[in-house]
Amino acid sequence: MVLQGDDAAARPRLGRAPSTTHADLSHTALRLFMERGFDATTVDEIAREAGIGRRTFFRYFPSKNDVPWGDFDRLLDGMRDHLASMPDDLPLMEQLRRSILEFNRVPESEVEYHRRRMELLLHVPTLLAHSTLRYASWRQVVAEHVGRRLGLPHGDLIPQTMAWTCLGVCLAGYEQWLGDADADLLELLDEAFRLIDERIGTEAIQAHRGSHASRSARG
Amino acid sequence: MVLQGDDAAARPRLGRAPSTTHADLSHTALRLFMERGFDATTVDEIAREAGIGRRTFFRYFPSKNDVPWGDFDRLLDGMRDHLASMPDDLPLMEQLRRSILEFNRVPESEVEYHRRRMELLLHVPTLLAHSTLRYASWRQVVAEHVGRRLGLPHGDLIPQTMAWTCLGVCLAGYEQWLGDADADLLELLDEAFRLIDERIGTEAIQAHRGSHASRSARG
DNA sequence: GATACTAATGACACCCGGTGCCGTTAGGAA
DNA sequence: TTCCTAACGGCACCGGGTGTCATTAGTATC
Repeated sequence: MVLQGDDAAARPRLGRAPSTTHADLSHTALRLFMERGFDATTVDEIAREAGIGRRTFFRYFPSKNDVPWGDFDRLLDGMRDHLASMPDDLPLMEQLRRSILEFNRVPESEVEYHRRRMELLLHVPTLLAHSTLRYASWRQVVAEHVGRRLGLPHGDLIPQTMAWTCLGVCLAGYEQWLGDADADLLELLDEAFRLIDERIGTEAIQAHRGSHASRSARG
Repeated sequence: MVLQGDDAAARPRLGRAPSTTHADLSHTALRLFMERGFDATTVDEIAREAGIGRRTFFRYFPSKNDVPWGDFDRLLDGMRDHLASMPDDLPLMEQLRRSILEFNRVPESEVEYHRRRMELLLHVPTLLAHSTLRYASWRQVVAEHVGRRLGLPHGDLIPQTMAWTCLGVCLAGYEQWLGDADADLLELLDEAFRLIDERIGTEAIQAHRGSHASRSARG
């Protein structure tokens, strides 16, 4: 969950130059969220504080809810690629563990910032609800990999349930992390996955493959 | 997921009589949602159609998003009680399976109605997001039972992850159900739980009990 | 340096969900 | 009838989000 990348790296081409960046806006907004609370911070306030118009705010972020998320889609693409590049002889859960850990790696300098963002995302009801849509995309990526690996449609029960379980492991791990100021996120997640792994044997799942007519559902 | 119960059964006591019921309002609204789509249906339209004031609508439902949910909290209380009443000698997953199935039982006459509601809840992004808050309560009930049963804080990794997994099984099952007009929901969920059960052995989990310092997180 | 082109900006009006407030209405009880 | 009470409905208001459009600030061209 690294922050959104190089806004500035893009070459100045044509037309009026943008008056701010995603990163700047995001930092300003997050600061206000921390000071006054998420719901109590209005978009007008964020815009004023950032020195832009309210209308402009919505050209940087589709909604106030999206601010704490950064460029999630790009990260997700990264995880998809990472999963696809996993050697075939690795057990499924091991592939998932490695890729998901990688997905959650964040530069040392941004750990505290990350902690504050996740605190918001997991504890503010509005954001908790909104996050569901992101989680759905994330689960989709996991389910597709599991499906591919097991030769099942990604809409089938096993891939879907494994995706939910992985999400649960991550979020439970995040909660532990947020509750312990000294904890290391990746260590926690790693431990969590190893603990769960022992209970979700890939072999057993594969034994079941084909034993049921595979109904497919939309992912 | 039986619908909200007897609005009318309450004795008329004092003051002006209510001009409608949760059930009536709910049916009117659901019909409009089906006809025009959820987002395209405004609260004003629902109120007008139901013959009440817009302001009154919000006295029956805290938000438009809550309409398709009915009286979820009451159902949840039922599940909590059902779980608590389970014989101790039953394996954990068996207790969960039974209670969750019971939670999802719906009278034959309401099956089609239930299907339409779930179609909305699972496929309309706005509702999908909002539902997260309900799912959180549901997971809480599951996690508390698992925690009690395993002698772990409900915030610990195992109860939390099991709750997520159960939720995943249910929602994956619902997706299968929605994708197959002839399917029977309870049969599907039953099959799903039995399939997953074999992979989440309670004994193995119990073997791990206490092997880690139990960090607790808020549920 | 003037001009043309382009892209971001900001102001405005508007829609919708949701809330606080308050006077009104419709029932039972005295 | 009168009193009490709970539900009702209208109104004003807030905040998030969108469509529209004139304006601004850059680059490229002459």
